[in-house]
Amino acid sequence: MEEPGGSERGRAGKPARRHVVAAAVRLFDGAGYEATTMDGIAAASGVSRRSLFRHFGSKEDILFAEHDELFETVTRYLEATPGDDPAATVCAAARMVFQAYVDVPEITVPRYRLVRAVPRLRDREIAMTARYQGAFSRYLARGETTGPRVLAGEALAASVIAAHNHVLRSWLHDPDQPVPWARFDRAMEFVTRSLGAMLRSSGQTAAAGESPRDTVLVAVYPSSTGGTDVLRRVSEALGEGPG
Amino acid sequence: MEEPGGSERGRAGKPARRHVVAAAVRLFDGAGYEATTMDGIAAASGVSRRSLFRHFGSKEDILFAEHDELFETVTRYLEATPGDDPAATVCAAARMVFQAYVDVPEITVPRYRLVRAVPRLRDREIAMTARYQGAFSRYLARGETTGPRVLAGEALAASVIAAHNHVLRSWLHDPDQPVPWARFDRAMEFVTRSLGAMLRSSGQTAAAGESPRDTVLVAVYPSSTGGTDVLRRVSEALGEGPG
DNA sequence: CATAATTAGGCACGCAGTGCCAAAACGAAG
DNA sequence: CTTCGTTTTGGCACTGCGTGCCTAATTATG
Repeated sequence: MEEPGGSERGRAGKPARRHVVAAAVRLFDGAGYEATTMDGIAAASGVSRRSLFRHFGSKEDILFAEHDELFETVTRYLEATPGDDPAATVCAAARMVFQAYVDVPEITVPRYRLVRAVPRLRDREIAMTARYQGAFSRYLARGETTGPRVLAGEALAASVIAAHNHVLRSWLHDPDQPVPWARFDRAMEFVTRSLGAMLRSSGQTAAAGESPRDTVLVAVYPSSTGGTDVLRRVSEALGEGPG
Repeated sequence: MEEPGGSERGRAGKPARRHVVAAAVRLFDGAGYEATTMDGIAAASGVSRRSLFRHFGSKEDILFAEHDELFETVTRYLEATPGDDPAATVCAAARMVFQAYVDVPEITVPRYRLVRAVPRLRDREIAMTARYQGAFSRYLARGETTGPRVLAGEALAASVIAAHNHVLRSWLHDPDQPVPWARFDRAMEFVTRSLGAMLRSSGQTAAAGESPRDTVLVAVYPSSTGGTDVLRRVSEALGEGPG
């Protein structure tokens, strides 16, 4: 029964944890999530049932244990990064999450299968991504609790999460394909392009005065603005920026 | 012949359902969610424990029962609405959800308190909104399963949900205030303005050919595009549209 | 080696959720 | 009103998650 420090030596930290997670994933994958009991996981991993609950709290949490650690890493990253370019920072954070997924396909791929099959786990996964979204929103709001900037931040956070999930899902469907980093970056650029500019000056014209020269140009006008007026404003904006 | 999880049975005219929900909310509010047992709800509402599970499936589902009905209403609305202006349709659907919330504050307000206090219920609420987001994404994708339009649709759906939640939360904090319909519509306009146009022709030039005359004009170009080239393209796009 | 502190294991309990079967309400003939 | 078939409801027992409590093992410390 007792096998202390014998078989699987992962790396520094807690190898026992990983060992339990691997055993649980194997059982879930084989017999199904609902059919696998905590007693079964305890027997397969060599840990007592009581200790399982002590360390992971619940059956679901065994699957999402390292996801929690990742979330803490990301939040620490956000706290440590000054808000020079909040949109870019949030995209970088999303990139960290994406990287963490593709780094351990032996965990994330079977988990994805389970998440799609079991509604309870699906809700749990969604709740996890919602936590990221909340952290992103808070970072983008930068202390403000009201005003249009908050809305813009929440919309951008939601879009960044959506874009992340979009690319991640496509990779999870085909984990043998090369990791689509380019598609990921393009997706991030897509959402940043439209909503990121709104963050700076929320609402009317985003290009005038502070056009981002090495990324893109975004021009937004109310429909009430006449066509010639739009053309004039674009011309002005381009006149200030470089060619 | 019982249906596990199938929570819709009586369509209209089931006062017993509402009665049970009201009793449960009262108990949750008084003694806390965890401390309230199904036996207690059964005793307080006058139905047997077994029938509680039969009709609602789980303890959580008692709180979110009518939320499920609302979701079906919304999906039916989407299915019945042709995709003339998908972004506007999705915003209208979000408006239906918002309306359903503010229509029954005696349910939604105490539920909001519970959701904020109990992590389990919070996850459930998030999962509910995710279902809406999925339905919106599917509607915006219009059958396509790949390509940039899908990404744009998912980002827009996520933003619409975020905007909806943003305004809804502010009202839930102060339900005695008048319902902020204007703020809701402005929030929807905000996210539609930036991402909605992307939906039509995703990525490069959004205005050419089918400029939305009664909403907004959004023009997006890569930074590599020369300024004069941008000006020329905008001019072309405006030449086709109205002045 | 002795002792205090931390950690794991064993045990029992509460409660959500389910399957099964019996009792009751319902509805349509006769 | 009675009788039969259907549908709904209630009662009971059972599985399994999650927890509190206590004891045993392990480790740290003097």
